[in-house]
Amino acid sequence: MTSVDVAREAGVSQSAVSRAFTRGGRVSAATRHRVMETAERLGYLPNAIARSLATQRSGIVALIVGELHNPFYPQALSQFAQALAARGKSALLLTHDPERDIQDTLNSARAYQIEAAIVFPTRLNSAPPSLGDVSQGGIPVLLFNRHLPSDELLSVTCDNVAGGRLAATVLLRAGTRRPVFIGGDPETSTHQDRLAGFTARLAEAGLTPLAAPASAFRYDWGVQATLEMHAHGLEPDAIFGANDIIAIGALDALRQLGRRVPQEVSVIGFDDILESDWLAYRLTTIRQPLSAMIEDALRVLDDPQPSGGPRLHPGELVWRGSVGGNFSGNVRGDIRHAGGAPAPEAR
Amino acid sequence: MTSVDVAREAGVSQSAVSRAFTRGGRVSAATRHRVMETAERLGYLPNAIARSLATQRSGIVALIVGELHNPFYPQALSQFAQALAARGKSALLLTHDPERDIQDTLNSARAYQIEAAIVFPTRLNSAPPSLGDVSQGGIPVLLFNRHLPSDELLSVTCDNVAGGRLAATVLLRAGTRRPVFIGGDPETSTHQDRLAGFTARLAEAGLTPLAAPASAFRYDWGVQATLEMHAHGLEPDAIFGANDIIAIGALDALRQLGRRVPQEVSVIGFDDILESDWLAYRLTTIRQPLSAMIEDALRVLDDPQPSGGPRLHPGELVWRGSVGGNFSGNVRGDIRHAGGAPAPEAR
DNA sequence: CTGAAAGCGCTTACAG
DNA sequence: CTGAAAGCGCTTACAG
Repeated sequence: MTSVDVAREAGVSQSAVSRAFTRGGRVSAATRHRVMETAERLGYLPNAIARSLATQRSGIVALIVGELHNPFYPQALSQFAQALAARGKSALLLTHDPERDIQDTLNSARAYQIEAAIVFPTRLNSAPPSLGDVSQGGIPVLLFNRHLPSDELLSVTCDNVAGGRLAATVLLRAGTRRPVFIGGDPETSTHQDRLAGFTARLAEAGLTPLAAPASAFRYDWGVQATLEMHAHGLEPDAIFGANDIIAIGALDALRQLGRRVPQEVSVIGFDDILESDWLAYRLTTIRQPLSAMIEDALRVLDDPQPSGGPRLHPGELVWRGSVGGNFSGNVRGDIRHAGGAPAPEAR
Repeated sequence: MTSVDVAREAGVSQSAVSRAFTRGGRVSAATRHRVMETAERLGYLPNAIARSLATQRSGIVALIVGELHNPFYPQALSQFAQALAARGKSALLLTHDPERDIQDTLNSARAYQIEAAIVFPTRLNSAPPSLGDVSQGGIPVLLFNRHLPSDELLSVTCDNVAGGRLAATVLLRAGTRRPVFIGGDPETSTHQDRLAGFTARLAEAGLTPLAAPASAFRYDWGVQATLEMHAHGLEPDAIFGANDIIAIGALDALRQLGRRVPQEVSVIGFDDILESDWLAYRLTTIRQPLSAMIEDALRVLDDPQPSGGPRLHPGELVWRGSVGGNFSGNVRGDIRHAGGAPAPEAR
């Protein structure tokens, strides 16, 4: 079932059919109507593959993801897919095996004449050797949520340094004297920037983090790091998890250790994933402005600019109750109270 | 940069270039080598769009998802994408807005000459009017995790009736006298089948569920249903959550109510999502055999068969500690113990 | 094994 | 506004 079939049936030329299906196509209302009607009757649908070949525009954007252990990524992925659909673009989903060269993955995307690639570097190290010349094909590649030290690639991220500072501010107001940072993958910009901001702000108050172990952005690691700290006699009065999933692991470990949150220990995370709002956690955290970040990413891709480093979006404090004290006033204007529910008594 | 450019540069015909890039293509080792070398040098990559048009096979499979509130779906999605890549296929990701007709979504997929569509019906009612004639384009459509009452579409699901029975068996062995089912979306086959199996098995033991409220497969609903039950003076001694996310909500509500798990109340779920293994929950559940289900789905798509109802895969008990008693012996041969960790004392 | 050529289903100048 | 035709970048019989 092709445009030729429809043309024959409708008694018009094949070009007319094509024009009828192209918005802005120069056809009379009459022929357009005839064409659409017979197309409907025959169940005809224009072949997007053929159109792509003819127009030299595929309308396809690649979304490249690693493992999806961190719930932050599926949420972002889903929003991206919706935003692309709203713009009439299609999303090609590729999984990136961290064992393989990311260039291979990008090549299989490039074969589909993608207009851009968005990389969710769940397990990408900060400086994969090959990513540098990835744009050789001329297609813009955008890193989402992380950036490379060299800033040679476009990237959209949360302002993680400011977010780290904010976390420190919040914990300081709660009166911390013995704060700790539980890191994620130390090779990532998210880990590094959050730690840098956190440490800098603490230093201003004359404090140094008790410890800053690092390993991976995983729940298990949050648990393990917390247990090990206590096994070594280190008892922090505040924990900043490099992301929510780590902070949640820390909360579970603290519960197992019998340490009360937030009375004895404050905990703060980063991301604001769905799970952070669960009653068992009620995690105070720095929310990444996901929608704004996605809009920005898509805007940049529409209008390819010179790289120029990561595009930063401010994080926002979500107050829930895993940190002591209270915040009836704003901290630097960017603290907001989430929901109305107080922390459960049972905590 | 096309095959013509490479051909000119390598001093061969364009056909030769094409053959060099086609496995099984009849070319001498010498020319293939020449071609590959200059292709590499020029950064040439065959155009998959053009190939699709020429071969009439796109190699694209559509993955159609709704909202991703339930972590079960991202996990499945990610595994599907990997499995497809391993078979040399590409995944087109489409989000389905439940407000819109699913036919629209399928059409935009069909335009890309997809070879098959896999629908994750996160918020699809059991009988959307339009899904019946979806295969009009001749492309197989497969429902993953749910089936329609009419069974007019291919589907791959867990054996939810047997799973529901298994849940009942487990709770009966734990000595339940006042079991409850907290349902999900009552219009879905997953809800209906799990409830049917659960009720049937309880009936054999002379029991009827105290209640079976239903609403949606959401965490919030698990919390709310549990709180409302208790507000109405209904105090179950066992809860079967229609899926893990509901069961987790129930666990959080029970903790808030001060009811001890598993001493006073047993809780069992369905799916085995990552969160179920978190220390705050340690949820005993029926695991869906995701890998086997995905393999099966792909096998069916390779070899399109007459529909013939849902293809069922047996669920498997994962024992963690949210149910009283213990299972040193097998129940019907399909109960397995998960991990080595005992339920935490603190529960 | 190799090359010339038709064809996949569209879009889009080009004439009319 | 409309149609005939070239062209998008491949694959694959068809001859040689």
